Amino acid sequence: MQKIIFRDMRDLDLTHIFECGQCFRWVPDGEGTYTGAAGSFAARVRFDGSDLTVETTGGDEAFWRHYFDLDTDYGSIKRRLTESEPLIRPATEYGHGIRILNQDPFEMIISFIISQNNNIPRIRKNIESLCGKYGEPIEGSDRHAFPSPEALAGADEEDLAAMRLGYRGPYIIAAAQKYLECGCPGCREELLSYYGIGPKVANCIMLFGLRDTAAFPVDTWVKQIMNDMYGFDMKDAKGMQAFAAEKYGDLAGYAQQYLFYYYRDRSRK
DNA sequence: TGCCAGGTGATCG
DNA sequence: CGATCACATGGC
Repeated sequence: MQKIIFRDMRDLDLTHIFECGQCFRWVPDGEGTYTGAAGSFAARVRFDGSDLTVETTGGDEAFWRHYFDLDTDYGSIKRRLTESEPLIRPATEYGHGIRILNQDPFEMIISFIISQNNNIPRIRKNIESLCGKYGEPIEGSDRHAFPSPEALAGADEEDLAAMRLGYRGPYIIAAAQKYLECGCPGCREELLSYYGIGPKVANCIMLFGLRDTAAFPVDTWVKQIMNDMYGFDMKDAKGMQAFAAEKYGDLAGYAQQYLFYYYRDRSRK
């Protein structure tokens, strides 16, 4: 395990980052410490309010800097958001340490296919089962990497059913096969052509896997939020999308994460 | 027991 | 088009 330290970090809080719904494989390990995996590496990370320490089985400084998005100025993002929309301030203050991770696109495709009509604790379990069965063991750790497209493209439908993936099993296999055949998708239309990916999941993949920060996923929580904040009809997802594009522009994805974390985190306490 | 969870595909008017 | 329904599973 090598140790990488990023000093004097601002606008960073591991709980906010790992509990805001963008990732599913990091677990709290005691006093603010999290263990998880990214790419083919496992890691334990901690933050003391100033220094971010990453103890990892691999990956260089540049890899982790990019993964945690440490070159983006979140102070500026929060400022611009609250200037254009004062109503969002409680959310940016509550989740002030959120950063949008740069995660692997294939992992995002499969993870958010699993997320549909599902709850977050069960999404985590489903993903860990998948990693345990189809992902490569990570040397020097008890964890497994996220499965490769090859591994999932060759998965057996009955095995996935036995892992309690429900009706999403066929979606997973089809998505892995398409990814293998066509390569990494580059745009929203391409994602929408996947069997099992609709507007919401496509937006999550654009935002978390392809870093399209204008993407604004509208799920059941965001519908409730948009209803509360602006009086939108709960069924008017399209109107919400258009409104977010107009109101938040290229920062819509960040806005969505601050709002999602603010509403969901308080409602479960 | 029925409803809900980071929805989508198929079908019908 | 837009509305409606089925789809696996588990928690409450």
